[in-house]
Amino acid sequence: MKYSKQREVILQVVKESMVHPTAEMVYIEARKILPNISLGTVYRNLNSLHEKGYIKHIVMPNDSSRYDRTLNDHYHMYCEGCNKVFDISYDLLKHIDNIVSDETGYKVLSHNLVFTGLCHECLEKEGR
Amino acid sequence: MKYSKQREVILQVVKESMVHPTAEMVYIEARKILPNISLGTVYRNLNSLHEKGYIKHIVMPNDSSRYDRTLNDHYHMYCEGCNKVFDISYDLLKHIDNIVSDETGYKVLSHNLVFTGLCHECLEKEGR
DNA sequence: ATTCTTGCAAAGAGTTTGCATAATA
DNA sequence: TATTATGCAAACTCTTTGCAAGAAT
Repeated sequence: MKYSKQREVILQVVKESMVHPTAEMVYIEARKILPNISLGTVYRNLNSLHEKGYIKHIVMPNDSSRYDRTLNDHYHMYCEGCNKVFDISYDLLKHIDNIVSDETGYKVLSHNLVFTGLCHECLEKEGR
Repeated sequence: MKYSKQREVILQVVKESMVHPTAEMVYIEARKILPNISLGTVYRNLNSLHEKGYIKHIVMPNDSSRYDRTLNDHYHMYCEGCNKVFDISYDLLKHIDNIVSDETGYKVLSHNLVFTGLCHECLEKEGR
């Protein structure tokens, strides 16, 4: 992997973002630093940064993928109201890949768990 | 919801399929019975059958959605080798929506959990 | 008669890719 | 110099949607 300024900026944007950004959001932020960067480059680098383990990739049901700066185990809740993504910590699932591997004989490489619901703010808005 | 022959056939196809079919697979099967059915109709009805609780919808990371005839709680493993989907039973997660709701204050409505890995057959093929 | 559903084709969203050029090693 | 990355635009996949015609209540 050769160095590129674009990749550096993309990584920086993800690492500094608190909102589990989509590729589009990363693109918008990255353009503030490198105005000529292209969306294709953002996707390419988000993919390779994920492959190399620098960031996480969260696949959302019915919405664009999110990218996560936090590498340790945790999960996410997607708010149907505002489309924001929130962290969920749930230690119970720590070794679930190995447990499932052992019990089933499949080789489990990863899992993707996303909760869908309503966040505090959206619950308020709809009056509980 | 008004009756339609198309919806009946689509439900029947999902209920008789063992492979967690994609919309495309349902379409191919349905056309054997109703040769003029359209893919749009298949999508529309899979969505409404899911909304009404007749079938489940499984969102896959990096592949088309699958539709599941089995309504009770269980999970899925997606094989990277052959793209097949397998059932995983894992009782630990039975009340996870409520647990997460109680612990976080979010209203959790559903969750989507998919494991990715290699099935028995594909493990054989690649020699372990 | 009214409402829902269909088939068709077009559009939509999200993401990937081919290619010539540019940057890195 | 050889390899990898970029910007751009086009292409691709999956899914949804507008519309006029047809079917169900």
